[in-house]
Amino acid sequence: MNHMDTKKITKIMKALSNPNRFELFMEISRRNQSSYEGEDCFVFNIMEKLNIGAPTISHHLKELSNADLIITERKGKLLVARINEQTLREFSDVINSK
Amino acid sequence: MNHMDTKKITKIMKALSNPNRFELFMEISRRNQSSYEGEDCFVFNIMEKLNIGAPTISHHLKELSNADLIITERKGKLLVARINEQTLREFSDVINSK
DNA sequence: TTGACAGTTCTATTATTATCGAATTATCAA
DNA sequence: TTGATAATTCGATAATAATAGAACTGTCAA
Repeated sequence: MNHMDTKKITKIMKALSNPNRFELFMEISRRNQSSYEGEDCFVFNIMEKLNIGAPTISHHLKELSNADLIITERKGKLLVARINEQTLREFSDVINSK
Repeated sequence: MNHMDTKKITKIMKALSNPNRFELFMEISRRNQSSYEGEDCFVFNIMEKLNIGAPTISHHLKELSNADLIITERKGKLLVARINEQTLREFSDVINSK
């Protein structure tokens, strides 16, 4: 059922081990939970918040994607990101069982 | 109550982001849970299991310690390691609340 | 079509990390 | 004491990662 192997788990850990990337993830998480209905974009908005450049944000988003922590989708000019709930659930399970 | 800031969380993530170090942590966790009563040592035993040298194990143990994930204690010639339950609890809480 | 804007890719640089071998320290037992 | 064993520290190296600037791509609106 719950089958995250070491490789998968450590990939997630690594993805969340960089402070800027973690904050990025948290920001996405926040916007997913709360009542942001028409939440679009991100890069531009979050860029100001985190004080790092667009190429770096782009890189971080890819890392989060590769770890299956988020799912991104292009909507016109903008990029929408949302949390991959299943990964997060499985990850939680692993941590909780320690 | 539960106040893990970004710095603390990402430090833990980083500590668990290396496969060998993660396995080391898991091994300690396993030995803590189960009925190993006189569990001592580690470095020497686990070294064979993980196929990495003593200096590297030592380094990894320090990283886990610095992240407050484990507590080590010298018992004579041997080093005993155990999980820091509180850190793990707080860490779980953070993950669960996402 | 062109211009503006959001985001990506490429390339390079700097910083961090994993790892090992050699030397060192600590502890115990003979 | 000395020798053996467990673990740490030191010094070096190779691999990975974070970040930025410049150039590029895709999308839309005028």
